[in-house]
Amino acid sequence: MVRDRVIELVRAALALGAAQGRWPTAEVAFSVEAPRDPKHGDFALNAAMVLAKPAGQPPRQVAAAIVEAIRAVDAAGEVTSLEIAGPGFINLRLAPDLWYRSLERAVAQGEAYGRTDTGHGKKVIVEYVSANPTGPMHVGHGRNAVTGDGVQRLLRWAGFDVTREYYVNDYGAQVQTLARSVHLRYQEAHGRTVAFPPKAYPGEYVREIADGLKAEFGARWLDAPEGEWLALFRDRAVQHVLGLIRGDLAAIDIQFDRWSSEKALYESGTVERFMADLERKDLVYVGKLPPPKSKKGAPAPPPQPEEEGVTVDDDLTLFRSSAFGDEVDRPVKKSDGTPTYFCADIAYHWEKRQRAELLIDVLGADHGGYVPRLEAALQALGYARTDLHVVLIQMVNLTRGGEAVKMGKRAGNVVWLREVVDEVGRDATRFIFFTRRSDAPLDFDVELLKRQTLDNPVFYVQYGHARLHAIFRKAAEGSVPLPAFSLADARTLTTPEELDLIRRIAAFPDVLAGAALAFEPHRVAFYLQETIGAFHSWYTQGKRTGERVLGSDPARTRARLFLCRALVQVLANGLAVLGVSAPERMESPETGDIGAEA
RNA sequence: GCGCCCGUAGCUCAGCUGGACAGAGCAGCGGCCUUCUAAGCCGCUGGUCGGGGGUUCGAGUCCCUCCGGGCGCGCCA
Repeated sequence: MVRDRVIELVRAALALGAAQGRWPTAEVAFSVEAPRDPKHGDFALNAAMVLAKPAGQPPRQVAAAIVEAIRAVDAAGEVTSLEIAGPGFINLRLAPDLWYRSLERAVAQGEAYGRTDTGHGKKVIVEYVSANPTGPMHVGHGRNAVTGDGVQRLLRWAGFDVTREYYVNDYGAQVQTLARSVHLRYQEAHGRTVAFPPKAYPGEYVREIADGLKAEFGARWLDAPEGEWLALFRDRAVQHVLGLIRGDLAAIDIQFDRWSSEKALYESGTVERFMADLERKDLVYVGKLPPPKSKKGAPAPPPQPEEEGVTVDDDLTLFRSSAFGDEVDRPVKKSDGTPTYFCADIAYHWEKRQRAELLIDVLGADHGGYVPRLEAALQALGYARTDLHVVLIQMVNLTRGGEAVKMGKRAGNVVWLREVVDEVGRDATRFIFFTRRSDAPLDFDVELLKRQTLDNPVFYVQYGHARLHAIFRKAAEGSVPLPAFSLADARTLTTPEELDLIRRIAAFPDVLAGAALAFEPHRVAFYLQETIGAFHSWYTQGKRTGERVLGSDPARTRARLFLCRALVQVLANGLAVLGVSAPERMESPETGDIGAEA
């Protein structure tokens, strides 16, 4: 907010200079950022370095002219000092009152503080989770879900018009495998002994579905040909599993606006219409897939397609994705004429793009190779490559006290998301996923997250929030009212720690907007940890110096309390962006109660 | 063999879309509780940003190339 004001001033100054013929254009990409070293002022401006070349003058000379122009434009005297430093930075300091007023703004805007119009209401669909409905969610799905939810919340805070969407793969081979697994359990439920092939889904939930079908239909499908029961079993299984997934999502506070079904894409004719569109645009052709590139001795992948009747050399329908940046053309119809998964998926993106201007896909890193063909598809359809942004989610290494928990897809040793949430709680589960960039692998240590010590970042942050409320409670005990904003009071906040906190509070909307534009919710978590660290530091220093929040000087007491009000708002809102609760009190794990230690 | 992601302190990681001397948390050492939560704070120790080139006024950040990890790689989803 304060920064926005600076940007306005700089824009005006650059326009003035351009009008005066000092440089050819005012349309340059300059940056205004808070320098790491507070000695360098409130903000550092790089415009002189950027303009040096177009202006044909050395940076420091341009800087001098920019300084002059800023002074000319700054009628109100909001900029109190301008210094040219280093290679041509302009360091500027602002009137302290501007900073103090940002506290007022934070409190006045309350739960809305941090919201911006960065997105200008742009319609965006965030697709995340989209786990195949073949079983409950595991921890990896959890990371995808939480990250996607963080991105989605961020975009809302930044003024985008967001639809949260889950793509249900309820059509292909995997759900058929699930249906067959259910049928095997169904046979077991009738007392038969069946061989359970390694491809089948072994989970306990499969048995539950089978039991349900037995209760409803008895032995009716026991010896019926597969064609008679497959669709029914599939649909029942998918419905059941989706129920499980909804429950898993609810446990980590995630909801969706829309569940898009792959099956429905076929049934509604969308895939057909899409294929027709592709043919009209000459984006598909019938041909053979080139053999995979593999050099001498390289382990050529064994011939995969074991689908009945499909041989490697048959003709099939290919999409001209290689004309749009993909390595090779990708099949959209198999040689038996049925559409591929890719076909339905680009049809889905095609359809989504018509509902929104920007598409976000949150995908597992193992789908990284899939991204180029999706981008190619969108481009082929006449959209910009940037209309789709893919957030890749790396692996989660589940550990317990530092020791890896083995998770095989086959054996029954999958650790479900729900088990982990039950053990460590919703807040810790969510927060830990924001402590790492999404494209870096993450260790999820169950023991650590349970421990409730400062190893566990979520407690550090929540503790800070609770501590602020403890101050408010203390104030209430002493009948000290929570103060309204007073500039005169605020001006008593002058220590480096206090000014640092004010700057952080003022930067909060910028942090959210920046994180939203980068689709990186982890930045919010890091911001919160740093800001709370700054608060703890200030707080503890006050204990040492005797200058505590509630002190003897009424004006300073009011000012500090107001600072705390702004701070608590930022923390609460930041936690809300991450979907983590902001408790007003926390009990000590050792004493079980506050202040019970002697 | 090809493609994508990653390589920053002993460990785990940030680094704000290229900025000014590279940061934090753990771990190690040493300090701080009569008074609003010590689940906290302060200090010290710790780095050729994997190596080498290049672009730029300026590179951890962009390009090329090696090295070392992860993931993926013919009509599976």
